[in-house]
Amino acid sequence: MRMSTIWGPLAKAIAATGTDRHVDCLIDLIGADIEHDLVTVTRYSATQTPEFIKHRRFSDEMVRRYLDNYYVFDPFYASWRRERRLGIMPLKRLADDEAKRGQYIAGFLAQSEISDEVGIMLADGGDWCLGIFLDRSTTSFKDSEIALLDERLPVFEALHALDIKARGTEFSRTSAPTGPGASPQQKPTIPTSLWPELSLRERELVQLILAGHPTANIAERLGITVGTVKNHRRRIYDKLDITTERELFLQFFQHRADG
Amino acid sequence: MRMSTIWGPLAKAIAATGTDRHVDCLIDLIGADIEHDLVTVTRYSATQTPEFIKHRRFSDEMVRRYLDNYYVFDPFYASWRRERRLGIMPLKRLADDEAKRGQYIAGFLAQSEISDEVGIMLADGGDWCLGIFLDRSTTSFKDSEIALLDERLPVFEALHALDIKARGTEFSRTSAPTGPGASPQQKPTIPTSLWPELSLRERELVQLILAGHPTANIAERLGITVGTVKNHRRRIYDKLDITTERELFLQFFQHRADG
DNA sequence: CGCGCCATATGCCTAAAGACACAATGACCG
DNA sequence: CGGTCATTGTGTCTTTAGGCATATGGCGCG
Repeated sequence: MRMSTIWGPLAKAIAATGTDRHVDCLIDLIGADIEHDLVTVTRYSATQTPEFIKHRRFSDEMVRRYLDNYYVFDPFYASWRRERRLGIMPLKRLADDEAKRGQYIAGFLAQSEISDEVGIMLADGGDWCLGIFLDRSTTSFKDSEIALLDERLPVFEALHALDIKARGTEFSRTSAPTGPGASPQQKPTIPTSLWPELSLRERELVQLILAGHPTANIAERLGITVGTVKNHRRRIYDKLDITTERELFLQFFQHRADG
Repeated sequence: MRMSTIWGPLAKAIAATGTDRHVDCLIDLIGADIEHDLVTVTRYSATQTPEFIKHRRFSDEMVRRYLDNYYVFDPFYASWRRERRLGIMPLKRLADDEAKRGQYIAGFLAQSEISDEVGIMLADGGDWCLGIFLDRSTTSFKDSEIALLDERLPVFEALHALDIKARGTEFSRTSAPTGPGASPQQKPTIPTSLWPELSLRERELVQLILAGHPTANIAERLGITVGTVKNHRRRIYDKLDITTERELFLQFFQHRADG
């Protein structure tokens, strides 16, 4: 029987959750038996420019160029901001914005000597997204390799979720041991005092709405249908005596201003 | 490519560390692709009699008999107390004490309709050992299956270690971490510092949008057509590198939060 | 002067949000 | 036990937002 190379890194990754070795171990795990030439890790935000978390065999110069210019053309970034879709994201699946994509490939990837790229997009607490990118300089990722990543995605997600959770409890004890790979952990939690008439579930919906997620996204995230989410919105709006998402934002605003 | 059945249970097991679903998920993971007819989970101690933690497809009557009598013949228990060896432990490797083993097999296993057994012995904090046992009623475990478990053992160990750690540091969450009561800005005016790239007219539009006015309302108020307002929105979104009104609210939020 | 750039303006089409009606389940409560 | 309510679900319809093409007028600049 062929020995698998995955279990060692997996065990290490499990043990490393909540520590500052977490991201490194996660990279080791993801890339354990997927050939790759270099790795980059970035964090995306809905409202801020991307951050570079880590990189392997990638020049600081290219990091600078990405942060200065090319992030605008980054199709992974654009896709996430538009759809907020997490999971395994091969470069070739991002055929949306031809112009931007072309500029990214012809410019940034060519200068970085990258021929193919696959992103593992993970929820990163608050409204952030952690993207781990494997890159190849000559060949492309095969469908079977993408399938392998897809299959293992739940494991990656669970590991990162655990890390965020562990890190969260750590914040409450010590003061901000924010390492280079630490999650922002900014939670726009809705205080119970606000909108006491809402049920728990409805508050959960409000939370996601105020985080900027569109209906389809919320449905996917909660594992319910779009119709149900709309129904929830309806009931929430009724209770708050409003008719649009816009007014929900305004009420939240008002609340913050009044303090 | 053959789909593996291991990744789903693995993800669940990772997520369940620190919760009371941990042992169950661990069982699911260990037994995911190892055929077995029943499962028992016991905890061994150097100074106390064994405890029964869980069992699947195993009668309460047999649990009682084990705890009353047969545990003294249990070769796994005897082996652990003598050698304190952890890891994967197939029944056939326990050829030490023929007398006891014979009684265990002839008595307990026969009554339980068990023909082969393999134990996964995990460190359980302090001086304890958690034993997860897979049992077969007719066939035996093959060497290749034992090798598979051996290979994955580090993962099982890491998971259980994490569970112990999480259980140890089970603190209550902090509440209300927010500090300074920032003086609420009475005027909802958009400061020029924010979004300097917008023209005067565009800032006027943004003001109205953030005030909650729909497109038609803005058009009427400004004495222009709905289409023009939409075009303004489009241009504003382009400049701010967003695509929806939602994100405009988020950016404004962000600005206020950063202050 | 023409040329490019930008703000302003508009119509057409698609995608998404919202309004409304209806229904099944399960938990909780008097 | 029946009634209320939360939750999830479906379907159809209207309204609105967003994407795209395009047009006009002012303005600086070589």
